[in-house]
Amino acid sequence: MREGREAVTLRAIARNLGMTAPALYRYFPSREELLHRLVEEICSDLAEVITARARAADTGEEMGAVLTVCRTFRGWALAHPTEFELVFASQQAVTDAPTDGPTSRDQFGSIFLRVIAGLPDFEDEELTHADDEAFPEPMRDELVAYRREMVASLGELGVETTEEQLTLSAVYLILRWWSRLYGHVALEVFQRFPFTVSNAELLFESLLAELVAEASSGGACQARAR
Amino acid sequence: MREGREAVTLRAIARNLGMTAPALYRYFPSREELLHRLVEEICSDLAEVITARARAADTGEEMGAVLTVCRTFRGWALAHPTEFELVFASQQAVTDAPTDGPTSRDQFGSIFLRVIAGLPDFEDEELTHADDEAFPEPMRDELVAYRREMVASLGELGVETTEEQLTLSAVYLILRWWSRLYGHVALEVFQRFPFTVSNAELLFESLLAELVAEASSGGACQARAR
DNA sequence: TCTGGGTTGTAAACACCGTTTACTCAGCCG
DNA sequence: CGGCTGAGTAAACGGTGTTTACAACCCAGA
Repeated sequence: MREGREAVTLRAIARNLGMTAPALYRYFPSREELLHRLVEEICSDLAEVITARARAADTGEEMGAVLTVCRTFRGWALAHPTEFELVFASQQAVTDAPTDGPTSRDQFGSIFLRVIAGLPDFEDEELTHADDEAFPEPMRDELVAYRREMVASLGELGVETTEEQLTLSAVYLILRWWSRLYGHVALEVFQRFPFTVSNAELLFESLLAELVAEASSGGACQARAR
Repeated sequence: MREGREAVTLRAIARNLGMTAPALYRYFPSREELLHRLVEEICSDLAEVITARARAADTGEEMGAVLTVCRTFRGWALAHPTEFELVFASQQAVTDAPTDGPTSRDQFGSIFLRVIAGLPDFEDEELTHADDEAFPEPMRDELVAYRREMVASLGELGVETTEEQLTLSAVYLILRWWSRLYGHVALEVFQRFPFTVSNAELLFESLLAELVAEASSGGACQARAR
């Protein structure tokens, strides 16, 4: 991976293992499947790094752990651009292969969920304004489905939650949070900002400040208005 | 490209041209350079499509053209995922090769700039609140640099602008706009949302509504506060 | 009209790639 | 000891990017 995506080759992998390429077919049916497993492994490692860092840097301040998660994610992406591209920015069939494990789909953006779920801050968010009906009809249905899915995912991870505890605004907030975090980090990794950004960390911290402000003031109002 | 990124092969290209692969080396020094040119061409086509659609759908309403730009960008990305991945989500050396033309760097995110610049709405934005000094010091310096760059880019495209006409808030707004648009579209193309999104268009329209609301109410306040 | 040089393409070859097939060989169980 | 199984290999096939040598064409100049 250090030599780029194209260098991830069956023969190269086998070479590093002291074997020949065909031997790998004893363990993986094809290169594609091997890459799939690699992605899963990278995801697990990433999730582990993030949770560890978040737990370590938990100073008790509001949103502190979540901010650490975001910063760690950015740092990891910048340090491992090839891995980031492979895991988060490539179109590969997300074909829930019958791997009969913790499924293969929840490996991607749900790292975010998984990590956030394990944070103490998560319980403290008193966003239970019960303003769920403020969302327009179709959007509400969509968010309700997300909430159900999220509660289920959290259940699998050992975090017991009921749908009553989770506001639709909170679900929507998490979604926007991930979308913006991802957008900034990807733009930075791929250097696709419209300007020559000299201090990207400044922009990133500004983004985090926005997100915190919106979280504490229920910033989904714009969406609810429409 | 219709058969995926891996299918973009020198021999395949030559085959479609009725030639053999080595003949391509009369026109491109390497495959990498050919792909680079391809990216530029895709960008040009995309910019052309977007500007045409935006001009056609210009109903005069505020932000209408900008919204059309965003929707067209999303539609294009969903219809051409391979192209999107190649152009906007791959780490290739953005090595300003001496192509002595309109440069190679301004091909990426600046499509956004280029398109926005050609829109009538652009001039109408009376965001000149002259509250530039509301940004904290380092951020302001960064934004000033962006503004300078943006004015220069617009000048190359025939749009005469002075730095006085452009608020730092407006520059920052454009940056956030692009970041969020990109984030959502990439997540949708790569199916990396944390939930199984059944109606992505709903989410997208919600995003646009947020952006419009923030644009008309100077929504950069959170960033300026920190 | 002949000649030479530059342009444009091809064929052959090289090393590398994913993948398949046939084969070897160590280990193990009865 | 005999046979079976699992793990690894060598060889091969077609495909890839790239280089080299070579052929064919166009076109200016004598």
